[in-house]
Amino acid sequence: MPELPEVEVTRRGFAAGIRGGRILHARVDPGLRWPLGLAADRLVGTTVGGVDRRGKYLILELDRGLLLIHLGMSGSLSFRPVQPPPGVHDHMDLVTDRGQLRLHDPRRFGAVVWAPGLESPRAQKLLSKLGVEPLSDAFDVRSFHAALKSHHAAIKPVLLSGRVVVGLGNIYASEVLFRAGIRPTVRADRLSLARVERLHAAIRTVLSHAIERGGSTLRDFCGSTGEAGHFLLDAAVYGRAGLPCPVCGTPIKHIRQGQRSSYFCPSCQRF
DNA sequence: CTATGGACCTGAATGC
DNA sequence: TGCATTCAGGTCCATA
Repeated sequence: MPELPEVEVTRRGFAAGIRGGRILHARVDPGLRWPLGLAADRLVGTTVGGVDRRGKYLILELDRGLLLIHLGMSGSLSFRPVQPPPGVHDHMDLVTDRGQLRLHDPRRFGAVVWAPGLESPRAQKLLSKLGVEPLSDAFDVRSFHAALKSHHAAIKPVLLSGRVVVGLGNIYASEVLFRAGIRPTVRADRLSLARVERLHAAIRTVLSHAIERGGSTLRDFCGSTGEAGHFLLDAAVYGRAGLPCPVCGTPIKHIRQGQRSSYFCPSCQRF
């Protein structure tokens, strides 16, 4: 599920509600991607501050250290006054006096990691190689263009890697390239400044639009985490192999790049 | 350093 | 119907 928009919408859904909450009980299953890094009991008695996001990581500030939460492929968070008894795939419960935060993640590619601070090795190991935040001022056309120059692989896997710019997953990488009229197979370093400009604009537009849509759909986040896939309602190319391009009607093509599916319109995205 | 392929894990969809 | 295969919105790690 979670690319940047989903993670951001999730963050907005519970950040205000959990702020100031004192942790009364904490449970984290072993068997997520990485171990928590301390006994869950040690979290009891600490207070939750702000909830930030870096790429697809959520960062819960505690008065002692922080929790990095990643949703992996199938993770979702819900925040409610009281949670029902945990099911098999509910791998984390953070019970506070302001509500209960639960991680549901069938595939267990997600993670909950405690670190003493943002600069600690534990946190830096996960965060240090991340590219720029696409919706921040630091994401500008010139430095984006410059950064792409050092990548000789196809643009689609480069976007997906998160090394240049974070937040684009397999769906939005295809969507953004469609909007920019760029073929997913073009080498990143071969893109002209003009094309990088279009790509830059497409990334901002698509991601912020998706957040707005999700925000309105998930107004009642307190109750649930929303329907998987509802962000896809306006996908132009993703998952639409053989179907007509919404702009020109040409059948959408499906290819594989580094074991991942890519979709594009062979007419609108000529090179 | 960059680029590639395998690994992790479950469940839904597809094929015989 | 039953069983095997393929695919899925992520990303770290080993290898070239």
